[in-house]
Amino acid sequence: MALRNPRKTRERLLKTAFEEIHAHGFQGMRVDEVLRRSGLQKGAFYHHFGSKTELGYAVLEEQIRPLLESVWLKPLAEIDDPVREFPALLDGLDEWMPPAMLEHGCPVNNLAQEMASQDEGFRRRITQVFEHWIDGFEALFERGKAGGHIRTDVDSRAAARFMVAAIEGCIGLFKVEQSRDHWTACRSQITTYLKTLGPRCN
Amino acid sequence: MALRNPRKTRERLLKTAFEEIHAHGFQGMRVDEVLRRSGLQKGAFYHHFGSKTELGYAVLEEQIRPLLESVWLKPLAEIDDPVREFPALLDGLDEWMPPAMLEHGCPVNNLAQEMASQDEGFRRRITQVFEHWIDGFEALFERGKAGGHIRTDVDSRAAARFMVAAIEGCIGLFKVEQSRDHWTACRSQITTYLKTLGPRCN
DNA sequence: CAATAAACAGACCAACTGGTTTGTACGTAA
DNA sequence: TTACGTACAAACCAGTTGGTCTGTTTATTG
Repeated sequence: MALRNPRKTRERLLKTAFEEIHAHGFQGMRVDEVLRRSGLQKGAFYHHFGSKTELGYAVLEEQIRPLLESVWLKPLAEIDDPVREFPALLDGLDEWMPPAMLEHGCPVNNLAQEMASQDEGFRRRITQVFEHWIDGFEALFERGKAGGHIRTDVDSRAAARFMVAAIEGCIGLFKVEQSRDHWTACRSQITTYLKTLGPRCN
Repeated sequence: MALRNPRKTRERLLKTAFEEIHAHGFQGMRVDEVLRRSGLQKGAFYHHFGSKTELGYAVLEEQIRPLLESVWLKPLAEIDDPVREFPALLDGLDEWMPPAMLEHGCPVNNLAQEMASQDEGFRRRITQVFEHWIDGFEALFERGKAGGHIRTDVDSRAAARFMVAAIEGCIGLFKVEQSRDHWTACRSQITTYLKTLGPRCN
């Protein structure tokens, strides 16, 4: 490694901070611990970030957001019939999940529930991330309508928002119960809800 | 107030601690601030509680659990046809909500998402609380089956677990977005899901 | 090559935090 | 009324935490 590489240094701080925030929450994350794990000093940290809070914002924008993109939005963009294809998407996601996710849950939701009412800067940024996620589902449902897989009288936005809520709710329960079976049972109800949006029912 | 009233002193500590935990999370709650707001000293605190963590356990058992009981379980026990009566129950709940709940969300879920992976003692206790909540929904669905309002092939436990997950998910989103409209839209999808359990839909 | 800015190292600090200790006043049973 | 455990008050403490400051080395530009 080159002795000076500001981009990599910054990236290393961000990655380590992401892991620490995911593991202990933003308030529980310690700057010193991030530094220790990164093998860096205070000087490096406060050269790249103005404060702990600004680091938090950067982690959300530059680590969590891209993760959401690759884990959820890209796969969502690749399917057309949610009722039929989404369950399989969930299955695929399931196996890929690293242990940290199983133990600590969804990084977006963790930050959201911890910081939304603590810091307006966080709240605004997290809202944007959620809205972006909802956009993905909404686009999928609109595509589904065009393809005849979703009833045209469905409120795509409301359904999309509920999908995100339901997913976060299920993950949140799993984080507490740590039970594969409960997770599977709870998750399958999302599919049950999805069928509601299809042409058959009602 | 009598100069010595251990029961009330303990209760005051618990109530203030509950508010502080609800507002700032367990890790964000400061013992000194609870003491300041209670008008008490360290001596009082560590006479009634062995540690900050034990206070947290006590808040969960003696404040949050009873709150869940009165806000959710009692109302649930009083209805028989979930598909028809649950939406009205939600409406009633909606108006009653104090500002702190709107701002900080569900105390159970907050503690859950923050502490489940941090402290095994918390995780176990929170699991019990969630399980108790799920029991309430399960009993309701079983009653619904008996009354012909819920299909008998429905997995009551899975549906009950999903109800809790969906509710927490919706509340979690509301906490971030702080939008009445989004909340209403998201919440109405719970009703959509509930209809799935009724006799009509397949 | 000189000058200047960027990219750090590392010592330092004030404020805070959970917890301890010691002392004391109150309530109550004998 | 006396004796003793309970219920606190209040000073104190050691460790931690985010953040600052000064200095030094590396890259870049004129």
